[in-house]
Amino acid sequence: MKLFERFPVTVSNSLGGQKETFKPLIEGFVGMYVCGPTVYNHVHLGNVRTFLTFDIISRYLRHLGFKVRYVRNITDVGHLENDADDGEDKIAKKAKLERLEPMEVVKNYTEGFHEVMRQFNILPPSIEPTATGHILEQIEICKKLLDAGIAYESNGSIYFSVRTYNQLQPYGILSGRNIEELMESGRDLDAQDEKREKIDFALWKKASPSHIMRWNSPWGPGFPGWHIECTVMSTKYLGETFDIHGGGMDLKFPHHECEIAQASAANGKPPVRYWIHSNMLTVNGQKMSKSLGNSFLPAELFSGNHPLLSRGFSPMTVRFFMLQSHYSSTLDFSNEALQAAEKGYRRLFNALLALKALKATGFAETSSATGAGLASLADDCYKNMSDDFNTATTLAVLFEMSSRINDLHAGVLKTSEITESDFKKFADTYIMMMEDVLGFLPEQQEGSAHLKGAMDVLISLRKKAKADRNFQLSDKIRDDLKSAGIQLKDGKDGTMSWEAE
RNA sequence: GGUGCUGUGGCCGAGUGGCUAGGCUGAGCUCUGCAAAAGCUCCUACAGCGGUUCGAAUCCGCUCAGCACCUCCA
Repeated sequence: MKLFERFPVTVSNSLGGQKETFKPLIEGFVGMYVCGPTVYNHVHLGNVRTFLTFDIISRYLRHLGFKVRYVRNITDVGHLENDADDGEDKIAKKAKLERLEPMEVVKNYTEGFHEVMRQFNILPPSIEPTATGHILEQIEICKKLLDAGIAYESNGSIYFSVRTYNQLQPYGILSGRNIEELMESGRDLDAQDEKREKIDFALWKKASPSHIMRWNSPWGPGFPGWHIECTVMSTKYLGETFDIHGGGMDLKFPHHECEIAQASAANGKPPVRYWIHSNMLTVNGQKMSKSLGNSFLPAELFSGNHPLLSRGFSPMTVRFFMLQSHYSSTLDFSNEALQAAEKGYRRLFNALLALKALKATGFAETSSATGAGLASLADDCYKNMSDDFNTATTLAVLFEMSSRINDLHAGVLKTSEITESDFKKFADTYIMMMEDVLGFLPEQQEGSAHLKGAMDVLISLRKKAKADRNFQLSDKIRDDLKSAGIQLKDGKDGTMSWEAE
Protein backbone atom coordinates (compact mmCIF):
# COMPACT_ATOMS: atom_id res chain seq x y z
CA MET A 1 0.00 0.00 0.00
CA LYS A 2 1.41 3.31 -1.07
CA LEU A 3 1.70 6.11 1.44
CA PHE A 4 -0.69 8.27 -0.58
CA GLU A 5 -3.32 5.56 -0.16
CA ARG A 6 -2.80 5.34 3.59
CA PHE A 7 -2.84 9.09 4.05
CA PRO A 8 -5.07 10.55 1.34
CA VAL A 9 -4.38 14.19 0.68
CA THR A 10 -7.01 16.90 0.87
CA VAL A 11 -6.54 20.32 -0.70
CA SER A 12 -8.39 23.61 -0.49
CA ASN A 13 -9.28 24.20 -4.10
CA SER A 14 -9.49 27.92 -4.84
CA LEU A 15 -11.84 26.98 -7.66
CA GLY A 16 -14.99 26.40 -5.65
CA GLY A 17 -13.40 27.19 -2.33
CA GLN A 18 -13.93 23.74 -0.88
CA LYS A 19 -11.53 21.30 0.68
CA GLU A 20 -11.44 18.29 -1.61
CA THR A 21 -9.79 14.91 -1.66
CA PHE A 22 -6.87 15.07 -4.04
CA LYS A 23 -7.02 12.51 -6.81
CA PRO A 24 -4.67 13.06 -9.72
CA LEU A 25 -5.87 12.64 -13.28
CA ILE A 26 -3.55 9.69 -13.77
CA GLU A 27 -3.13 7.57 -10.70
CA GLY A 28 0.28 7.88 -9.16
CA PHE A 29 1.32 10.87 -11.28
CA VAL A 30 0.95 14.55 -10.49
CA GLY A 31 1.36 17.47 -12.87
CA MET A 32 1.93 20.78 -11.11
CA TYR A 33 2.49 24.24 -12.55
CA VAL A 34 3.49 27.27 -10.50
CA CYS A 35 3.84 30.84 -11.73
CA GLY A 36 7.48 31.72 -11.28
CA PRO A 37 9.23 35.03 -10.87
CA THR A 38 9.51 37.90 -13.30
CA VAL A 39 13.27 38.27 -13.53
CA TYR A 40 13.55 42.01 -13.88
CA ASN A 41 14.39 42.54 -10.21
CA HIS A 42 15.47 40.75 -7.05
CA VAL A 43 13.00 38.33 -5.49
CA HIS A 44 11.77 39.46 -2.08
CA LEU A 45 10.57 37.40 0.86
CA GLY A 46 6.97 37.44 -0.24
CA ASN A 47 8.02 35.65 -3.41
CA VAL A 48 10.02 33.24 -1.32
CA ARG A 49 6.96 32.28 0.71
CA THR A 50 5.07 31.26 -2.40
CA PHE A 51 7.89 29.16 -3.77
CA LEU A 52 8.39 27.61 -0.35
CA THR A 53 4.73 26.63 -0.22
CA PHE A 54 4.98 24.74 -3.48
CA ASP A 55 8.35 23.32 -2.55
CA ILE A 56 6.67 21.71 0.45
CA ILE A 57 3.75 20.48 -1.66
CA SER A 58 6.00 18.89 -4.25
CA ARG A 59 8.29 17.40 -1.62
CA TYR A 60 5.39 15.90 0.30
CA LEU A 61 3.61 14.51 -2.75
CA ARG A 62 6.86 12.88 -3.84
CA HIS A 63 7.42 11.56 -0.36
CA LEU A 64 3.98 9.95 -0.48
CA GLY A 65 5.02 8.09 -3.60
CA PHE A 66 3.58 10.24 -6.37
CA LYS A 67 5.67 10.81 -9.44
CA VAL A 68 5.55 14.60 -9.68
CA ARG A 69 6.37 16.75 -12.65
CA TYR A 70 6.76 20.23 -11.26
CA VAL A 71 6.92 23.04 -13.82
CA ARG A 72 7.77 26.54 -12.68
CA ASN A 73 8.37 29.17 -15.32
CA ILE A 74 10.74 32.08 -15.54
CA THR A 75 8.99 35.15 -16.90
CA ASP A 76 11.66 36.87 -18.93
CA VAL A 77 9.37 38.87 -21.19
CA GLY A 78 5.86 40.06 -21.58
CA HIS A 79 4.60 41.59 -18.39
CA LEU A 80 3.82 45.21 -19.10
CA GLU A 81 5.04 47.90 -16.80
CA ASN A 82 1.99 50.11 -16.49
CA ASP A 83 -0.70 49.28 -18.96
CA ALA A 84 -1.05 48.12 -22.48
CA ASP A 85 -0.84 51.61 -23.91
CA ASP A 86 2.75 52.09 -22.90
CA GLY A 87 3.77 49.23 -25.10
CA GLU A 88 6.91 48.65 -23.14
CA ASP A 89 7.52 45.70 -20.95
CA LYS A 90 9.35 45.51 -17.66
CA ILE A 91 12.40 43.77 -18.97
CA ALA A 92 12.91 46.27 -21.76
CA LYS A 93 12.44 49.25 -19.47
CA LYS A 94 14.96 48.06 -16.95
CA ALA A 95 17.37 47.24 -19.69
CA LYS A 96 17.26 50.77 -21.02
CA LEU A 97 17.78 52.23 -17.60
CA GLU A 98 20.82 50.14 -17.01
CA ARG A 99 22.04 50.22 -20.59
CA LEU A 100 22.13 46.48 -20.73
CA GLU A 101 20.87 43.88 -23.11
CA PRO A 102 17.48 42.55 -21.96
CA MET A 103 18.81 39.04 -21.77
CA GLU A 104 21.66 40.29 -19.63
CA VAL A 105 19.19 41.61 -17.11
CA VAL A 106 17.27 38.36 -17.27
CA LYS A 107 20.39 36.29 -16.77
CA ASN A 108 21.52 38.39 -13.83
CA TYR A 109 18.27 38.17 -11.91
CA THR A 110 17.67 34.54 -12.81
CA GLU A 111 21.00 33.65 -11.25
CA GLY A 112 20.10 35.70 -8.20
CA PHE A 113 16.76 33.96 -7.94
CA HIS A 114 18.37 30.54 -8.10
CA GLU A 115 20.87 31.52 -5.44
CA VAL A 116 18.06 32.58 -3.11
CA MET A 117 16.22 29.32 -3.76
CA ARG A 118 19.36 27.40 -2.83
CA GLN A 119 19.80 29.40 0.37
CA PHE A 120 16.30 28.51 1.50
CA ASN A 121 16.75 24.91 0.36
CA ILE A 122 13.87 25.24 -2.08
CA LEU A 123 14.44 22.46 -4.60
CA PRO A 124 14.53 23.21 -8.32
CA PRO A 125 11.43 22.28 -10.32
CA SER A 126 11.47 19.44 -12.84
CA ILE A 127 11.22 21.89 -15.72
CA GLU A 128 11.89 25.62 -15.59
CA PRO A 129 10.76 26.93 -18.95
CA THR A 130 11.14 30.53 -20.09
CA ALA A 131 8.66 32.67 -21.94
CA THR A 132 11.24 33.64 -24.54
CA GLY A 133 11.86 29.98 -25.25
CA HIS A 134 8.19 29.51 -26.19
CA ILE A 135 7.45 32.37 -28.57
CA LEU A 136 6.44 30.02 -31.37
CA GLU A 137 3.90 28.20 -29.24
CA GLN A 138 2.48 31.51 -28.08
CA ILE A 139 2.04 32.63 -31.67
CA GLU A 140 0.36 29.32 -32.46
CA ILE A 141 -2.21 29.66 -29.70
CA CYS A 142 -2.96 33.21 -30.84
CA LYS A 143 -3.73 31.84 -34.29
CA LYS A 144 -5.92 29.19 -32.79
CA LEU A 145 -7.92 31.72 -30.77
CA LEU A 146 -8.23 33.98 -33.82
CA ASP A 147 -9.55 31.07 -35.86
CA ALA A 148 -12.03 30.28 -33.13
CA GLY A 149 -13.29 33.85 -33.29
CA ILE A 150 -12.54 34.50 -29.62
CA ALA A 151 -9.54 36.72 -30.32
CA TYR A 152 -9.27 39.66 -32.69
CA GLU A 153 -6.46 41.61 -34.30
CA SER A 154 -6.17 45.32 -33.81
CA ASN A 155 -3.33 47.35 -35.27
CA GLY A 156 -0.82 44.51 -35.12
CA SER A 157 -1.85 43.34 -31.65
CA ILE A 158 -4.08 40.41 -30.71
CA TYR A 159 -6.67 40.68 -27.96
CA PHE A 160 -8.84 38.12 -26.25
CA SER A 161 -12.52 39.01 -26.31
CA VAL A 162 -13.81 38.29 -22.86
CA ARG A 163 -17.39 39.00 -23.85
CA THR A 164 -17.30 36.50 -26.72
CA TYR A 165 -15.81 33.90 -24.43
CA ASN A 166 -18.39 34.63 -21.79
CA GLN A 167 -21.15 33.79 -24.23
CA LEU A 168 -19.73 30.28 -24.55
CA GLN A 169 -18.81 29.69 -20.93
CA PRO A 170 -18.72 31.85 -17.85
CA TYR A 171 -15.74 34.12 -17.28
CA GLY A 172 -14.76 34.75 -13.67
CA ILE A 173 -15.33 31.31 -12.14
CA LEU A 174 -12.10 31.45 -10.14
CA SER A 175 -12.35 34.93 -8.66
CA GLY A 176 -16.11 35.16 -8.42
CA ARG A 177 -16.46 38.12 -10.71
CA ASN A 178 -18.85 38.76 -13.53
CA ILE A 179 -18.07 40.86 -16.53
CA GLU A 180 -20.91 43.32 -15.99
CA GLU A 181 -19.39 44.38 -12.69
CA LEU A 182 -15.94 44.50 -14.21
CA MET A 183 -17.23 46.76 -16.94
CA GLU A 184 -18.49 49.21 -14.37
CA SER A 185 -15.27 49.54 -12.43
CA GLY A 186 -11.75 50.48 -13.31
CA ARG A 187 -10.27 52.74 -15.88
CA ASP A 188 -12.13 53.58 -19.06
CA LEU A 189 -10.74 53.00 -22.52
CA ASP A 190 -9.21 56.06 -24.11
CA ALA A 191 -9.26 57.10 -27.75
CA GLN A 192 -5.96 55.44 -28.72
CA ASP A 193 -6.93 52.16 -27.15
CA GLU A 194 -6.86 49.23 -29.49
CA LYS A 195 -9.03 47.06 -27.30
CA ARG A 196 -12.72 46.77 -28.06
CA GLU A 197 -13.63 46.51 -24.40
CA LYS A 198 -11.64 47.27 -21.33
CA ILE A 199 -11.95 43.75 -19.95
CA ASP A 200 -10.21 42.34 -23.03
CA PHE A 201 -6.59 41.43 -22.55
CA ALA A 202 -3.59 41.21 -24.86
CA LEU A 203 -2.40 37.90 -26.25
CA TRP A 204 0.21 39.52 -28.49
CA LYS A 205 1.43 43.09 -28.50
CA LYS A 206 2.83 44.98 -31.44
CA ALA A 207 6.35 46.24 -30.72
CA SER A 208 7.03 49.91 -31.24
CA PRO A 209 10.20 50.68 -33.22
CA SER A 210 12.08 51.47 -30.02
CA HIS A 211 11.01 48.30 -28.31
CA ILE A 212 14.02 46.07 -28.03
CA MET A 213 12.42 42.73 -27.18
CA ARG A 214 10.68 41.73 -30.37
CA TRP A 215 9.87 38.71 -32.43
CA ASN A 216 8.38 38.34 -35.87
CA SER A 217 4.82 37.15 -36.07
CA PRO A 218 2.07 36.91 -38.71
CA TRP A 219 0.95 40.33 -37.41
CA GLY A 220 4.35 41.98 -37.56
CA PRO A 221 7.07 42.35 -34.95
CA GLY A 222 5.86 42.11 -31.37
CA PHE A 223 6.00 40.27 -28.11
CA PRO A 224 3.64 38.02 -26.15
CA GLY A 225 0.93 39.31 -23.81
CA TRP A 226 0.64 39.04 -20.07
CA HIS A 227 -0.95 35.70 -19.48
CA ILE A 228 -0.36 33.52 -22.48
CA GLU A 229 3.04 32.11 -21.55
CA CYS A 230 1.68 30.18 -18.60
CA THR A 231 -1.06 28.62 -20.67
CA VAL A 232 1.39 27.63 -23.38
CA MET A 233 4.03 26.17 -21.11
CA SER A 234 1.68 24.36 -18.78
CA THR A 235 -0.13 22.80 -21.75
CA LYS A 236 3.11 21.82 -23.44
CA TYR A 237 4.65 20.07 -20.45
CA LEU A 238 1.64 18.91 -18.45
CA GLY A 239 -1.18 18.52 -20.96
CA GLU A 240 -4.41 20.32 -21.74
CA THR A 241 -5.75 19.42 -18.32
CA PHE A 242 -3.41 18.93 -15.40
CA ASP A 243 -3.67 18.49 -11.66
CA ILE A 244 -2.35 21.47 -9.71
CA HIS A 245 -1.81 25.07 -10.64
CA GLY A 246 -0.33 27.29 -7.97
CA GLY A 247 0.78 30.82 -7.38
CA GLY A 248 0.38 33.75 -5.08
CA MET A 249 -3.06 34.99 -4.11
CA ASP A 250 -2.49 38.22 -6.02
CA LEU A 251 -2.35 36.30 -9.28
CA LYS A 252 -5.85 34.92 -8.88
CA PHE A 253 -7.28 37.87 -10.74
CA PRO A 254 -6.71 38.67 -13.48
CA HIS A 255 -3.79 36.38 -14.32
CA HIS A 256 -5.22 32.98 -13.47
CA GLU A 257 -8.70 33.94 -14.54
CA CYS A 258 -7.30 34.79 -17.95
CA GLU A 259 -5.38 31.55 -18.08
CA ILE A 260 -8.59 29.63 -17.53
CA ALA A 261 -10.32 31.58 -20.27
CA GLN A 262 -7.51 31.23 -22.81
CA ALA A 263 -6.92 27.57 -22.20
CA SER A 264 -10.59 26.66 -22.11
CA ALA A 265 -11.17 28.57 -25.34
CA ALA A 266 -8.16 27.05 -27.09
CA ASN A 267 -8.50 23.47 -25.92
CA GLY A 268 -12.17 23.15 -25.18
CA LYS A 269 -11.63 21.93 -21.65
CA PRO A 270 -10.73 23.45 -18.29
CA PRO A 271 -6.96 23.49 -17.82
CA VAL A 272 -6.64 22.85 -14.10
CA ARG A 273 -8.28 20.54 -11.59
CA TYR A 274 -6.95 22.01 -8.34
CA TRP A 275 -6.01 25.65 -7.97
CA ILE A 276 -3.86 26.41 -4.94
CA HIS A 277 -3.11 29.96 -3.86
CA SER A 278 -0.66 30.89 -1.17
CA ASN A 279 -1.40 33.93 0.91
CA MET A 280 0.56 37.11 1.35
CA LEU A 281 3.40 37.90 3.67
CA THR A 282 2.60 41.08 5.57
CA VAL A 283 4.61 43.62 7.52
CA ASN A 284 2.67 45.39 10.26
CA GLY A 285 -0.51 44.03 8.74
CA GLN A 286 0.21 45.28 5.25
CA LYS A 287 1.12 43.21 2.26
CA MET A 288 4.81 43.06 1.52
CA SER A 289 5.30 44.41 -1.95
CA LYS A 290 7.79 46.27 -4.00
CA SER A 291 5.45 49.15 -4.67
CA LEU A 292 4.76 49.74 -0.96
CA GLY A 293 8.46 49.79 -0.21
CA ASN A 294 8.12 47.43 2.73
CA SER A 295 9.69 44.40 1.15
CA PHE A 296 12.75 42.63 2.42
CA LEU A 297 15.38 41.19 0.18
CA PRO A 298 16.77 37.88 1.42
CA ALA A 299 20.24 39.39 1.68
CA GLU A 300 18.94 42.18 3.92
CA LEU A 301 17.27 39.64 6.13
CA PHE A 302 20.37 37.53 6.54
CA SER A 303 22.55 40.52 7.35
CA GLY A 304 19.96 42.42 9.38
CA ASN A 305 20.74 45.47 7.28
CA HIS A 306 17.23 46.85 7.07
CA PRO A 307 15.45 49.60 9.05
CA LEU A 308 12.74 47.22 10.20
CA LEU A 309 15.10 44.49 11.44
CA SER A 310 16.92 44.43 14.75
CA ARG A 311 19.44 41.88 13.52
CA GLY A 312 19.97 39.19 10.91
CA PHE A 313 18.20 35.86 10.69
CA SER A 314 19.31 32.70 8.94
CA PRO A 315 17.51 31.12 5.98
CA MET A 316 16.43 28.10 8.01
CA THR A 317 14.99 30.29 10.76
CA VAL A 318 12.92 32.03 8.13
CA ARG A 319 11.92 28.74 6.54
CA PHE A 320 10.75 27.45 9.90
CA PHE A 321 9.00 30.73 10.65
CA MET A 322 7.04 30.56 7.42
CA LEU A 323 6.08 26.93 7.92
CA GLN A 324 4.64 27.68 11.36
CA SER A 325 1.61 29.17 9.67
CA HIS A 326 -0.62 27.62 7.05
CA TYR A 327 0.08 28.72 3.49
CA SER A 328 -3.47 29.97 3.05
CA SER A 329 -3.23 32.46 5.94
CA THR A 330 -1.52 35.79 5.81
CA LEU A 331 1.65 35.76 7.83
CA ASP A 332 2.96 38.81 9.62
CA PHE A 333 6.64 39.44 9.68
CA SER A 334 8.25 40.86 12.82
CA ASN A 335 11.48 40.76 14.79
CA GLU A 336 9.80 39.14 17.77
CA ALA A 337 8.25 36.38 15.69
CA LEU A 338 11.59 35.67 14.02
CA GLN A 339 13.41 35.49 17.33
CA ALA A 340 10.86 33.00 18.62
CA ALA A 341 11.22 31.00 15.43
CA GLU A 342 14.97 30.92 15.79
CA LYS A 343 14.75 29.25 19.19
CA GLY A 344 12.05 26.87 18.14
CA TYR A 345 13.97 25.80 15.09
CA ARG A 346 17.09 25.17 17.13
CA ARG A 347 15.12 22.94 19.47
CA LEU A 348 13.75 20.82 16.66
CA PHE A 349 17.08 20.56 14.95
CA ASN A 350 19.02 19.68 18.10
CA ALA A 351 16.55 16.87 18.67
CA LEU A 352 17.27 15.66 15.15
CA LEU A 353 21.00 15.58 15.92
CA ALA A 354 20.34 13.83 19.22
CA LEU A 355 18.21 11.23 17.47
CA LYS A 356 20.87 10.50 14.90
CA ALA A 357 23.49 10.17 17.63
CA LEU A 358 21.30 7.87 19.69
CA LYS A 359 22.70 4.39 20.17
CA ALA A 360 19.42 2.51 20.18
CA THR A 361 19.79 -1.11 21.20
CA GLY A 362 18.11 -3.57 23.52
CA PHE A 363 14.56 -3.15 22.34
CA ALA A 364 11.49 -4.69 23.92
CA GLU A 365 10.15 -7.94 22.48
CA THR A 366 6.50 -7.10 23.00
CA SER A 367 4.76 -3.91 22.14
CA SER A 368 3.84 -1.38 24.80
CA ALA A 369 1.56 1.61 25.14
CA THR A 370 4.63 3.84 25.16
CA GLY A 371 5.89 2.41 21.92
CA ALA A 372 2.47 2.59 20.31
CA GLY A 373 2.30 6.22 21.38
CA LEU A 374 5.55 6.98 19.61
CA ALA A 375 4.39 5.20 16.48
CA SER A 376 1.11 7.06 16.44
CA LEU A 377 2.96 10.37 16.58
CA ALA A 378 4.57 9.33 13.33
CA ASP A 379 1.14 8.75 11.81
CA ASP A 380 0.03 12.14 13.10
CA CYS A 381 2.72 13.80 11.01
CA TYR A 382 1.30 12.25 7.88
CA LYS A 383 -2.28 12.98 8.83
CA ASN A 384 -1.46 16.64 9.35
CA MET A 385 0.59 16.97 6.20
CA SER A 386 -2.11 15.23 4.19
CA ASP A 387 -4.65 17.68 5.58
CA ASP A 388 -4.03 20.44 3.07
CA PHE A 389 -0.27 20.41 3.69
CA ASN A 390 -0.69 21.77 7.19
CA THR A 391 2.92 22.37 8.16
CA ALA A 392 1.85 24.30 11.27
CA THR A 393 0.15 21.31 12.91
CA THR A 394 2.86 18.98 11.64
CA LEU A 395 5.46 21.11 13.42
CA ALA A 396 3.41 20.85 16.61
CA VAL A 397 3.65 17.06 16.36
CA LEU A 398 7.37 17.27 15.67
CA PHE A 399 7.81 19.32 18.84
CA GLU A 400 6.05 16.58 20.76
CA MET A 401 8.33 14.05 19.12
CA SER A 402 11.40 16.12 19.93
CA SER A 403 10.51 15.96 23.62
CA ARG A 404 10.37 12.18 23.39
CA ILE A 405 13.70 12.15 21.58
CA ASN A 406 15.23 14.18 24.39
CA ASP A 407 13.74 11.72 26.86
CA LEU A 408 15.44 8.88 25.01
CA HIS A 409 18.64 10.87 24.87
CA ALA A 410 18.54 11.55 28.63
CA GLY A 411 17.60 7.97 29.42
CA VAL A 412 14.27 8.98 30.94
CA LEU A 413 12.65 6.92 28.23
CA LYS A 414 14.40 3.62 27.58
CA THR A 415 14.59 1.67 24.37
CA SER A 416 13.90 -1.44 26.42
CA GLU A 417 10.35 -0.10 26.81
CA ILE A 418 9.61 -0.06 23.08
CA THR A 419 9.86 -2.44 20.17
CA GLU A 420 12.36 -1.93 17.42
CA SER A 421 9.64 -1.47 14.82
CA ASP A 422 7.88 1.24 16.83
CA PHE A 423 11.16 3.01 17.37
CA LYS A 424 12.14 2.74 13.75
CA LYS A 425 8.83 4.14 12.57
CA PHE A 426 9.12 7.02 15.03
CA ALA A 427 12.73 7.81 14.25
CA ASP A 428 12.48 7.41 10.47
CA THR A 429 9.44 9.66 10.34
CA TYR A 430 11.08 12.39 12.39
CA ILE A 431 14.15 12.36 10.20
CA MET A 432 12.23 12.23 6.93
CA MET A 433 9.78 14.93 7.94
CA MET A 434 12.56 17.24 9.04
CA GLU A 435 14.93 16.66 6.15
CA ASP A 436 12.96 15.47 3.13
CA VAL A 437 9.49 16.93 3.60
CA LEU A 438 10.08 20.19 5.45
CA GLY A 439 13.55 20.56 3.98
CA PHE A 440 15.48 21.73 7.03
CA LEU A 441 19.24 21.91 6.89
CA PRO A 442 21.90 22.33 9.59
CA GLU A 443 22.27 25.97 10.61
CA GLN A 444 25.96 26.37 11.18
CA GLN A 445 28.54 24.81 9.04
CA GLU A 446 30.45 21.98 10.60
CA GLY A 447 33.54 23.23 12.37
CA SER A 448 36.87 22.62 10.74
CA ALA A 449 38.97 19.68 11.77
CA HIS A 450 41.23 22.10 13.57
CA LEU A 451 38.37 23.53 15.62
CA LYS A 452 37.15 20.07 16.50
CA GLY A 453 40.62 19.07 17.61
CA ALA A 454 40.97 22.20 19.74
CA MET A 455 37.56 21.62 21.29
CA ASP A 456 38.55 18.07 22.18
CA VAL A 457 41.56 19.45 24.01
CA LEU A 458 39.47 22.01 25.93
CA ILE A 459 36.86 19.44 26.81
CA SER A 460 39.41 17.01 28.17
CA LEU A 461 41.00 19.82 30.20
CA ARG A 462 37.60 20.70 31.62
CA LYS A 463 36.85 17.09 32.44
CA LYS A 464 40.14 16.89 34.29
CA ALA A 465 39.39 20.11 36.19
CA LYS A 466 35.97 18.83 37.16
CA ALA A 467 37.38 15.53 38.31
CA ASP A 468 39.82 17.49 40.45
CA ARG A 469 36.88 19.58 41.73
CA ASN A 470 38.69 22.63 40.36
CA PHE A 471 35.42 24.33 39.50
CA GLN A 472 37.05 27.71 39.15
CA LEU A 473 39.00 26.44 36.15
CA SER A 474 36.20 24.33 34.69
CA ASP A 475 33.80 27.27 34.89
CA LYS A 476 36.34 29.58 33.31
CA ILE A 477 36.74 27.25 30.36
CA ARG A 478 32.97 27.10 29.96
CA ASP A 479 32.39 30.83 30.43
CA ASP A 480 35.20 31.91 28.15
CA LEU A 481 34.01 29.58 25.43
CA LYS A 482 30.51 30.97 25.91
CA SER A 483 31.70 34.50 25.32
CA ALA A 484 33.53 33.23 22.25
CA GLY A 485 30.20 31.94 20.99
CA ILE A 486 30.51 28.29 21.87
CA GLN A 487 28.09 26.71 24.32
CA LEU A 488 29.27 23.67 26.26
CA LYS A 489 26.66 21.16 27.33
CA ASP A 490 27.33 18.63 30.05
CA GLY A 491 25.74 15.26 29.51
CA LYS A 492 24.32 13.16 32.28
CA ASP A 493 27.05 10.54 32.14
CA GLY A 494 29.95 13.00 32.24
CA THR A 495 30.11 13.47 28.49
CA MET A 496 30.40 16.96 27.08
CA SER A 497 29.23 18.34 23.78
CA TRP A 498 29.34 21.78 22.27
CA GLU A 499 27.35 23.95 19.94
CA ALA A 500 28.46 27.07 18.09
CA GLU A 501 25.90 29.85 18.35
C1' G B 1 -18.70 50.50 -5.10
C1' G B 2 -17.80 45.03 -6.41
C1' U B 3 -15.33 40.19 -4.92
C1' G B 4 -13.05 37.54 -1.09
C1' C B 5 -10.58 36.99 3.61
C1' U B 6 -9.38 37.88 8.74
C1' G B 7 -10.22 39.30 13.98
C1' U B 8 -7.78 33.49 19.16
C1' G B 9 -4.15 33.99 25.86
C1' G B 10 2.02 38.88 27.00
C1' C B 11 3.76 37.87 21.52
C1' C B 12 3.46 34.59 17.06
C1' G B 13 0.14 31.09 15.42
C1' A B 14 -3.08 26.06 14.59
C1' G B 15 -7.90 24.90 15.12
C1' U B 16 -12.84 19.88 10.57
C1' G B 17 -19.54 21.78 17.16
C1' G B 18 -18.11 18.34 22.52
C1' C B 19 -11.51 16.01 24.56
C1' U B 20 -4.62 20.28 26.43
C1' A B 21 -2.77 22.67 19.48
C1' G B 22 2.18 24.13 19.28
C1' G B 23 6.26 27.69 19.57
C1' C B 24 8.34 32.06 22.11
C1' U B 25 8.18 34.95 26.70
C1' G B 26 7.31 34.78 32.18
C1' A B 27 6.94 31.85 37.03
C1' G B 28 8.00 27.34 39.71
C1' C B 29 10.10 22.41 40.18
C1' U B 30 13.53 18.20 38.73
C1' C B 31 18.44 17.12 36.99
C1' U B 32 23.44 19.64 37.89
C1' G B 33 29.20 21.25 42.19
C1' C B 34 26.95 25.77 39.76
C1' A B 35 25.11 26.61 34.96
C1' A B 36 23.52 25.47 30.03
C1' A B 37 20.71 21.81 27.67
C1' A B 38 16.65 18.70 28.76
C1' G B 39 12.03 17.06 31.32
C1' C B 40 7.63 18.40 34.17
C1' U B 41 3.96 22.05 36.00
C1' C B 42 1.51 26.80 35.91
C1' C B 43 -0.35 31.60 33.58
C1' U B 44 -6.18 28.61 29.32
C1' A B 45 -7.94 32.77 24.99
C1' C B 46 -11.34 32.88 21.29
C1' A B 47 -13.66 41.37 18.62
C1' G B 48 -18.91 42.77 20.32
C1' C B 49 -24.18 41.65 20.35
C1' G B 50 -27.99 38.30 19.15
C1' G B 51 -29.56 33.38 17.25
C1' U B 52 -29.41 27.78 16.06
C1' U B 53 -27.95 23.55 19.36
C1' C B 54 -28.07 19.32 24.96
C1' G B 55 -23.38 21.78 23.70
C1' A B 56 -20.04 26.97 19.40
C1' A B 57 -13.69 29.81 18.82
C1' U B 58 -15.97 26.49 15.19
C1' C B 59 -22.77 27.19 12.09
C1' C B 60 -26.30 31.72 11.05
C1' G B 61 -27.40 37.15 11.41
C1' C B 62 -26.03 42.04 12.67
C1' U B 63 -22.28 45.60 14.46
C1' C B 64 -17.26 47.16 14.95
C1' A B 65 -12.11 46.76 13.32
C1' G B 66 -8.53 45.33 9.78
C1' C B 67 -6.60 43.16 5.19
C1' A B 68 -6.30 41.58 0.06
C1' C B 69 -7.89 41.75 -5.07
C1' C B 70 -10.61 44.76 -8.73
C1' U B 71 -3.80 48.35 -12.24
C1' C B 72 2.35 45.26 -12.84
C1' C B 73 2.96 42.30 -8.31
C1' A B 74 4.21 35.60 -5.26
